[in-house]
Amino acid sequence: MESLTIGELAARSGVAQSALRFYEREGLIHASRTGGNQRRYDRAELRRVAFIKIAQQVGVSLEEIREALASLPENRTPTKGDWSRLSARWRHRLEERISVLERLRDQLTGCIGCGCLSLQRCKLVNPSDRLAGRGAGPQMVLNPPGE
Amino acid sequence: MESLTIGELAARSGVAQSALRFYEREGLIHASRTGGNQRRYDRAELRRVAFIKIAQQVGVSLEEIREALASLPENRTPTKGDWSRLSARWRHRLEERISVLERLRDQLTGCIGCGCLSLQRCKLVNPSDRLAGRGAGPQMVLNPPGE
DNA sequence: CTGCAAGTTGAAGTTCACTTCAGCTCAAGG
DNA sequence: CCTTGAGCTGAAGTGAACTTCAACTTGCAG
Repeated sequence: MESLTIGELAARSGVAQSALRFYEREGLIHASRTGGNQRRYDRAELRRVAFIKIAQQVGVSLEEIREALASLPENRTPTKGDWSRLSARWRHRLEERISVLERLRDQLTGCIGCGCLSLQRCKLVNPSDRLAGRGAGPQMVLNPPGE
Repeated sequence: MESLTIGELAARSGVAQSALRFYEREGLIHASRTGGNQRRYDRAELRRVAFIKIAQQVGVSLEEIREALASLPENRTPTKGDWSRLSARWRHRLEERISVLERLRDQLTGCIGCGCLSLQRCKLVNPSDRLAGRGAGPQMVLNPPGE
């Protein structure tokens, strides 16, 4: 079994066929075609799909995932190194996200309980990209003073 | 300054006015009205908005947030205890989410590099709710064997 | 009292990530 | 051959979470 049908890839990856077709339209994955126009996936596509799912967990948009995947070599099957490089790109992001949630966990109850959730002192929430400089919203958890 | 205008609440919470109106329509927050039909927010609403933002960070949908907030007492300003109870409800969820991301962080590079991302052995991704029983997709990170 | 920033509404529009549908064609077992 | 399940396409639909718009009203500083 050299290549996979869309049904097989869907089953093995846990991603719906419709989503796989969607990903293909969006340039995230690739498929060759049989004489009868059916998709056949190289086993390497499994890794792409897995990467997509992982990146989504980390909170990366399909657009960014597409860009990242586009940086993989087209002419050969990606190597360990290629994947490592790619995953490294989001490691920082993942770590940031984790520490946000950890601060949230550590402070949530106390913070809400004590009323500092009034957002002046505690500054809990804010999307991390629009933090810098802007004073609005709760930021202590997402953007703690000690960093 | 007893109550806040929508502009003030938006500025202090970091949530757009349009989103605040949207939240009100959805029953997430409440406002009283001036004679001229303008919204006035009790300071306690700041805490509600903060709670909403926090819950969103944890990955809770507005629908669920609405349900949680609905369990707060209507007849009085919520106390520490009320908020603690509410936040406790999502603590487990938050912890689950954190451990998913930590496993992701710990295994991502190696896992992708070594090729076990082929999803058979490593089982990386899957939404945690449809994990049980279903064999499809990568699950080791989201649903590690040692638990 | 006036001017203008701030607020109001309902309806429609937007983005993301898919899913569903209708109407086909393809492939493989009996 | 024939049936049946798997696959194909483009277009439209979905749901979450908002945003934008147009047309209008309020509230306060000067």
